[in-house]
Amino acid sequence: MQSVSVTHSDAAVQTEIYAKFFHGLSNPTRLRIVEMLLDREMNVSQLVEAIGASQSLISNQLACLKWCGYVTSRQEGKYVLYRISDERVRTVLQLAKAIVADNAEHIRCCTRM
Amino acid sequence: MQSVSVTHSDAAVQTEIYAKFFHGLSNPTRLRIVEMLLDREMNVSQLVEAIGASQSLISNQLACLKWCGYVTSRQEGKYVLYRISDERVRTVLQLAKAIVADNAEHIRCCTRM
DNA sequence: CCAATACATTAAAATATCTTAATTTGTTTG
DNA sequence: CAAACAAATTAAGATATTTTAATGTATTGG
Repeated sequence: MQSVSVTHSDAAVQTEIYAKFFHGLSNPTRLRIVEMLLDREMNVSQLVEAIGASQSLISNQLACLKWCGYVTSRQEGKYVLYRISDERVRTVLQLAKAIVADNAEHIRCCTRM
Repeated sequence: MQSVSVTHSDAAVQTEIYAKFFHGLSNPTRLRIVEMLLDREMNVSQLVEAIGASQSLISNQLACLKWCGYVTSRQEGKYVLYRISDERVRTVLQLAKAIVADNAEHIRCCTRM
């Protein structure tokens, strides 16, 4: 959890929200879920199967993504189907991939933090 | 640090790299630095002043951003000037802001993780 | 050259996230 | 309705990140 600090400029507050937005995509499991859901609507079991992680982990990360507004869900019989709630996320991903492609050497990230 | 796991599909490996890309923008201090540098080249002292964080923190996060390829630096006299190394980062930020704007209610992020 | 300024590095403490394991809730099928 | 299946929740342990504080290195002005 993020701590709440007292004296923050508007810009800083805005930046914190954007940072949280990016945080949503900064975890491999979550990003993998988002990628899969960009292809098609899927239920939890399908995601568990496709990603090869525990049901618990997938459900937890789905809850996170849902809370953050990346995905929405609807119950269909005994399944819960998830899908991406904002198509523009696809564009963000495409752009990120383009940037990473041109910086392949570099982006592997910090040895220090 | 991220742990290295042994059995990972190509897709999973790619996803990890993209996750790292987003991780770069997922910290308020780092994102603030990136935003400032999108405006203009700045030295460390200027960033410290503008952001209102310790010199140590700014330097540490700059090292992170540099390692990840977000920024480059050049020495000029006793100052070290930093700038954004890939202009497309600006587009990523703009897109993120547009998405967040339309999901203002939602994106405040996980109470749970 | 030395003092001052600018920045980098390091390690460790404080915090946050990630993952798992166990359990619970909800839904359907026999 | 009971068993089976699907998913959510919770708390706690394992890890990772963030930040600070102290110290080191580089550059320049006097």
